[in-house]
Amino acid sequence: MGRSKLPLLKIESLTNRQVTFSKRRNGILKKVYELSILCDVDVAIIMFSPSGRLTHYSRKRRIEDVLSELISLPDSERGL
Amino acid sequence: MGRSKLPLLKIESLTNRQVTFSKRRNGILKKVYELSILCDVDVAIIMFSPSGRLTHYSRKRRIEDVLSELISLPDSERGL
DNA sequence: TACTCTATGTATAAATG
DNA sequence: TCATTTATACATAGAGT
Repeated sequence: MGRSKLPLLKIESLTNRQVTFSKRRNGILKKVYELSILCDVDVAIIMFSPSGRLTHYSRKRRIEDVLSELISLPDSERGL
Repeated sequence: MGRSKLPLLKIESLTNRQVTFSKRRNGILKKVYELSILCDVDVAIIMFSPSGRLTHYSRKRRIEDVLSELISLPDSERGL
């Protein structure tokens, strides 16, 4: 998208990788927020940036609670 | 998007909510996958569907390991 | 219920400030 | 670096099967 199509490969330039991370992180967070509202569901997302910084988001519940629920499920009910 | 713009409100029809969830979940998973490759980062995402089913994804590491790292961080380093 | 189609809205790569 | 612009690619709402 944008002016040219990006191949699905690690972006070699650190600068470009950080710029792309920042833009796409924001896009994903927006989509996650919309999904949680439109469908009234819990979504939790955790992202580590190229420099190791953390971003996480969870709308309805504390992220630890979502994670606890996940970890407590048997493998067969963990979906994908 | 699509033929008309959706207002950012809970979709009242259960059928439409499930259809929208399914489409958007796939879109978000694709974006998360692309981000993890392009920027070579860890991303973990957990979603509960309108009917309570779970979808989660984490590319580089087991999701439990990503979550453990998050939980172990002090609040001041947890980002967003 | 789960496809496909496609018009339309959105995200974003690269350029620019 | 960081914000804005804009051309282009992508996602998706609703319709049709």
